[in-house]
Amino acid sequence: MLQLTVLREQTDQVIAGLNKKNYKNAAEEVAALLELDQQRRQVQNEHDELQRQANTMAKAIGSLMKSGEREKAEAYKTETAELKQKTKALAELLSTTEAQIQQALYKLPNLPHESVPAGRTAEDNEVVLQNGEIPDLHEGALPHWELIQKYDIIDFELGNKITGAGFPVYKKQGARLQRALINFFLDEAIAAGYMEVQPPILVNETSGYGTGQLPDKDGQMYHATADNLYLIPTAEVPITNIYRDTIVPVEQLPIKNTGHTPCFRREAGSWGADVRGLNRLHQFDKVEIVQVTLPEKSYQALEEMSDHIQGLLQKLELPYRVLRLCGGDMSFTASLTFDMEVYSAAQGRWLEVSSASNFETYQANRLKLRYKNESGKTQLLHTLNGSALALPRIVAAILENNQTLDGINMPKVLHPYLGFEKIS
RNA sequence: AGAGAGUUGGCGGAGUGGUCGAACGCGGCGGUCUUGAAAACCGUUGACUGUAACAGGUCCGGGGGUUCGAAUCCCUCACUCUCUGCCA
Repeated sequence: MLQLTVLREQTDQVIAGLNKKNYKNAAEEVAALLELDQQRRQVQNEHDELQRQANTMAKAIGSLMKSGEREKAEAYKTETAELKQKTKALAELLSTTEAQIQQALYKLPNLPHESVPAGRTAEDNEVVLQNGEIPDLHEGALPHWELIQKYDIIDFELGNKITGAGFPVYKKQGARLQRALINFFLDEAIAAGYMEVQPPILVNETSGYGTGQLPDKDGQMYHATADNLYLIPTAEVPITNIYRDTIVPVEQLPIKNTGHTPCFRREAGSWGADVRGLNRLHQFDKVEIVQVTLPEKSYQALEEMSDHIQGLLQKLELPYRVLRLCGGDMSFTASLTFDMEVYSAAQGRWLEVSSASNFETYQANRLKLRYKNESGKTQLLHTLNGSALALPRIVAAILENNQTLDGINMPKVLHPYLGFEKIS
């Protein structure tokens, strides 16, 4: 959530930023918000003044009672009654105004970093770099959804039976490959200085608001209504919420955590022709990296995360490219996002396998995640996260790109994790 | 799930209607002393809001109520602990 002081002091930049992010009616909404803010502060001043009067009278009554001046005390009491009425009315106005401000603030997305290119859709994203060789597949090469049937390693029909579409069952070398990738990703993250955590995969409403999935993406999460808990769409939610409501000692920064979790996404309305096989699932596994840093260090941290993710792709020998997302394609909460895409050779498509973002203070403001600067003032920290990596599309690319007529070669780094070198 | 107890500042722990933002201890910070350090002693030490800066206001698990006045009384929700039950 944006900070009101920023709206107040840098109104024009805020509006320009919202526009860049393709937010409609930015100027009007910001003006309305500032109006409400003005109103709130005025009401609060009036309310506080009455409260002050009531407080002094209550104290006066107390000492009158002690010194035995009953009648005088009674007279004061009738006076306070009126004061109370007024205070109550103002308090109600104050809280409704505050609620309005809160709601309006929740609706505003984060502001984009200055390096974010203008644009509306994925077409406008900027390709930062491309790396790795695009393989030449043999005649009759298969897309991964046929390969998994041929080698019987992932079964969508079974998943349909047990749960429904988008919940595949991984089998044999397919299951083994999943486990190998998870371990490989975690080991690499740990080697890069991240601490491994295993968080809950159901979270409460407060956590959903903390990282910004609520209220924006309400319909995208599975909701266990009996207990009002949400299945996480990404480990970002529980891992970042570890630090909700904390003032972190500076010497503990930067915080670097990693974790593997299943992720659940309803993907309401986003199913179409391009989502066959592993391209889009309701449940998938992902290793996430999360950082909490000082404001002045966060972009350096984002670079570091991007390098880490690229390192994984290089070790897996996958051709990939890095995109700098344009304003219109970035997520609600991000200031700057790099997407990593791998080339899935049989489909002939780039598939998004990672997204690394700096949220600056947007999440920290909701989370109340802060530190004390040199002068002892509490200030918001910056939060970042990235997938390192999401499994299904990595699996799709590995299968498609490395297929031969008599099996699928596994990347060398995975051999020790897999216990085999080829799916056959 | 049933019965009981509890939830206070970074931590421990007082406080059952009036000047309590909260005793005391520990920890942290600053200082005295010391060649330096420890010990000892002195001082200081929460968050939010608000203001140009003061002032002022709010916060003792969350929400609501009683009262001139609530950390203290009442209601409600959440969580924690102990015992019983169930269970990977």
